Amino acid sequence: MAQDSTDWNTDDDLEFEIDNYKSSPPSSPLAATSSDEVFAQLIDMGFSPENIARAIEEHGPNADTMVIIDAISKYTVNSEPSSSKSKTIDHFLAMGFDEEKVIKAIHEHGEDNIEEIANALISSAVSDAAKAEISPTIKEEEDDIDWTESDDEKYAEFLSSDDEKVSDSPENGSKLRSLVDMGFSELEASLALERCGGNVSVGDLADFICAAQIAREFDEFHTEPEEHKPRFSAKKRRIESKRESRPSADDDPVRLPNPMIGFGVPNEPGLITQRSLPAIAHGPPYFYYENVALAPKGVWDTISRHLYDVLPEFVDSKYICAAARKRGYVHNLPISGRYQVQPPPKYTISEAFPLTKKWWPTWDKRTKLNCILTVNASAQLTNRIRLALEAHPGEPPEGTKKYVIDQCRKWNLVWVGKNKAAPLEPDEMETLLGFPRNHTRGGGMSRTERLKSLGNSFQVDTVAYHLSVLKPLFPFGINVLSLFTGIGGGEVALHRLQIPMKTVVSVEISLVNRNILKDFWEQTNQKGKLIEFADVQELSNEKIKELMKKFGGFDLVIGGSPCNNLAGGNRVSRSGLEGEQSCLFFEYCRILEVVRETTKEMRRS
DNA sequence: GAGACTATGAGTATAAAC
DNA sequence: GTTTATACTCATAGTCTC
Repeated sequence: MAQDSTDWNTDDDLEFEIDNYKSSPPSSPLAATSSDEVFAQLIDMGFSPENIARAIEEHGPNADTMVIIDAISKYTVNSEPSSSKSKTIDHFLAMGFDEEKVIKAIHEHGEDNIEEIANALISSAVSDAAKAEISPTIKEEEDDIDWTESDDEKYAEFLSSDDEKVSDSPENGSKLRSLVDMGFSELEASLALERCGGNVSVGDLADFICAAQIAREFDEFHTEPEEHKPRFSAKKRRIESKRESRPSADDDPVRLPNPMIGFGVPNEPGLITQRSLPAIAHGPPYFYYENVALAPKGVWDTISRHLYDVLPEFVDSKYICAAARKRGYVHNLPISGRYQVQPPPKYTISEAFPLTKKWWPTWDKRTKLNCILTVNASAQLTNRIRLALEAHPGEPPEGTKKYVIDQCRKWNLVWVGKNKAAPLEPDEMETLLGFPRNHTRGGGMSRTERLKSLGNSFQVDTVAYHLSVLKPLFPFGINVLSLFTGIGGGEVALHRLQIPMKTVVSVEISLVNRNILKDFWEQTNQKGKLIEFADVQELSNEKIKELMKKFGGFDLVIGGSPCNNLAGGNRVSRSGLEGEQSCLFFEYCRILEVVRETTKEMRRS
């Protein structure tokens, strides 16, 4: 997928070089003679001075350079996501591949050739499984193999036939043999050939089979528990919600976790890979709903109840990037096999904005920014801060420090000069939120509108981490229904994950936001189709069914409904889910229910 | 009229103190 | 266990300038 027009600013080449050193230690050219030289060499290689100093301190100034590198690699893997280890290696390690094989594959195919590396690793993993006599299990399953992945719905019928489909052409015969040699069963290989056609590479075919195998692991997801009919119609839900806006005393109210890391975040302990999902919540489609974590009491109970009793996953993005963003996510996605999108975000303020380091007062201990909101501090406030500090040429008294720090925290200010605290610029917000630079710039968007749209958007790295499990499930693309799209955080996340978007039906009320998504679609050379609606209420039940029949259904329904009446910053109309804007949550429920029902109808017919 | 600028707490959770 | 202190929050509305 083309990504040329986005500015991810990666330095993978340098980091791969580091790992080449690591993987070929015997003839290492790094026979430095002094710790200063070692230090300089390592700096040149891109390691951070802090990590180098730490490693030298731990292992002594005369330690072998490779020992130092190994130590630094351990720091970066175990702690911060701004790893100086190869991001490609991290990427595949996070997917669960063996490090040795990852390094070997990178050597063989070159670090830039992600697809070939993935193919090699998948082939190797399947081959290993076959050697470990896992293949007989596959063989046993062949008779009633059930690839019920929505993208592969047609397979079920095909698979249920008794005939083995083997292509006649010599080229296909060769591909089939290759796949069998890689450890796939003959039936799986021939099915893949049949489905993908003869013009697809062996690697892609292997990818396809693996995706279907993974889909089978989530077979439960695709069961249709007939006994679990929706408890309410969409209309009835809203009435019900008024009656049950607060949980009863017997209910266990939804609580925020501490630390707020959901089922786990990259580079932090506490990862959970299993959860029990209510049977009624099983899809297809997958759904992903987002809103502010700190909503009025009872709101998340109501949201959860209306989204099939799925408990929210609360995540504060400060565990993933340099800015806090406490959000709840209700979804029915698998949670095993998540990985962090590359390149990872900067983890601290100083890493995200190195130029601020020069001016950062020692008494300002912040390493993370607070939540990015929709408005900025006034010039008068930053002037008051400047005057307060200039009144004390040396270190300011405690009272002044407290005033300044309080204001910096409240308005998310960073230090851009002597005594100069300043609010974030829109492009800095884009960086923090995981969007490409200038994503919201131009196209008729005023600065005020940029701030508002960015303040309302997803933190892309967080969402991408959750959506990463879809990558192996939809190797040939995904159909997305994107509600309350905003500036396209979900779409950017899928793009950064390199999950092809076959179709995106987007609903967004703001014209400038719709234009931003359209521009993003064109600039990233998306091959799929983008269809934009302005209002969720335009999306009638009939229209949804028509779209689904046209595009073969939706694989993912994603969106975060308006938070205006839920957000803590609203001093005027924080009226909960019944508020003028936030009540659109029930439109999300309506649309999701129609998609689910129509999906079932389509699968039956 | 559009956009920029500004002032405007309360609700919630958590940590600290008792 | 209870009370108190502290921290944080996808915002709204009025006013001004152009």
